[in-house]
Amino acid sequence: MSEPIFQYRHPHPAVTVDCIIFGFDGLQIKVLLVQRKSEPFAQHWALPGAFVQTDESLDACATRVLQKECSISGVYVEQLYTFGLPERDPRERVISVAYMGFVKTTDFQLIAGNNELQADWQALDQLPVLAFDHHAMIQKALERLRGKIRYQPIGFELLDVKFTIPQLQQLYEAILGKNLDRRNFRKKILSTGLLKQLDEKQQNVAHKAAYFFAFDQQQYQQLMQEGIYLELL
Amino acid sequence: MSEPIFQYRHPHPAVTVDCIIFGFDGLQIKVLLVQRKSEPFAQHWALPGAFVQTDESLDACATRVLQKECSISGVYVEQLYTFGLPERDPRERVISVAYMGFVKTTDFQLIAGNNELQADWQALDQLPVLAFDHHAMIQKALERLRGKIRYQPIGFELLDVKFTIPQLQQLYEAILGKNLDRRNFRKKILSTGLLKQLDEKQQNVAHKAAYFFAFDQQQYQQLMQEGIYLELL
DNA sequence: CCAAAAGTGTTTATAGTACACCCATGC
DNA sequence: GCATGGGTGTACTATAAACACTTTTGG
Repeated sequence: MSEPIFQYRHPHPAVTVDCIIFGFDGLQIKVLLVQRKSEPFAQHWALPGAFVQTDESLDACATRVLQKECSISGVYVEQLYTFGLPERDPRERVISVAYMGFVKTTDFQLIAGNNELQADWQALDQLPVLAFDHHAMIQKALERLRGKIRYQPIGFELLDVKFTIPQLQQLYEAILGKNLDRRNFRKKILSTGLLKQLDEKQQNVAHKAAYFFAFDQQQYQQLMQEGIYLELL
Repeated sequence: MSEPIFQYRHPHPAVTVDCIIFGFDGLQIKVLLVQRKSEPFAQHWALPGAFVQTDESLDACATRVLQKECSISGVYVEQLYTFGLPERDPRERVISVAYMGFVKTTDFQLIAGNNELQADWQALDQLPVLAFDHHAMIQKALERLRGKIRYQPIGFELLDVKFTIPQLQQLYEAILGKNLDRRNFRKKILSTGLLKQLDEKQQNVAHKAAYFFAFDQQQYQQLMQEGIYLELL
């Protein structure tokens, strides 16, 4: 079987989708990376990504990439930015549409796809050298995340179904890169009405056990429908 | 001279850049449109846009489009969103990177390019039927504009070098779609320190003449360097 | 009983909101 | 002198920020 050839009357760039998926392990923010099997940048770590297929929307491509390369599915992702400098890929002109998303690292068992050596979570403050302009992509995603977390309950997507308020605060501090006042944080976050307290407490901790809370999805939907702009910090 | 052919081993989409340029005429927000000369959507109004060239960055493409199709130059534009539904162009798969920008309508004399019948400003609330998914692009740009105007001094780019505070307020009201209190608006906008009052007043108005103000570019640069997050509303 | 983190309330400062009267100008 | 829009200040309310002690738990 000979390779098919696609012809156009004008030069066409290739278009890829790359995904910046953030995860939180209770202490640090991590980002999902895959180790490349093939050139260019073989052996290098990179964001999961793939060429957009002809009949596939950009959103669908992002979903497919995560499924194929990391075995992750059912994740909400949103478009971040499109990177299109002419020299960003050594092979040919490649324009990349970056998507970002948030998950609980514990929800998925990462399985690398056929074109990847491995897939893993890596801490933001000790990233390896990355392929292409993927470092810039992560930077852009972080900026967006820091802006977003102030008015959208992203935090909840990164934490377990049940979590304590100090855990939530730790997440916010990790994202914002600064410490917050415990009392004010609790007051503010509870005032949104988006958290419901569970009867359950932490166990086996060498200090007073914290209550678990859960994110009230229903309440969130309702607030969004009413068009309320909620400030979280 | 026969047409050149470009060949690839995988299907490649075409990539375009479309520009949503907002202008303000003192009363309404307008958007810059061109009337298409050729198919598809010949005669229809559309956003200025063009195919990305091989050695051209996306930003550069946006600049080129505005120059060629409308004779506008020296405008700051920023990337908005990338539209990539498979069916958005009847010819072939076309992915479009949308850019947005803000200008004073009076700063430019619009001259349509060779592939456009005309270029003109059109009011947002009475747009014609537009080519492709350009209506959705304008909607997205408006949402972004409404968010942006709350913390970035976009208003100043849309107004003349000198403007009165009531004019500025009218602009904000046009963008946000609601009325603001005159006294509070003045207080808030002056408290940023970004406006310097000029000695000059309005002339030939049948009421008390308003003072002109100018945007203090230097002050703005300084505030941005200090990383101050300024709320404008 | 000690270390470590959870939980809780009050005070102060700052920012937002609502609101009414006088002023300058052209006709 | 009248209609039109420009300019100004104050009181009230709500939100943000600062801050210290008591409680629970495991070791």
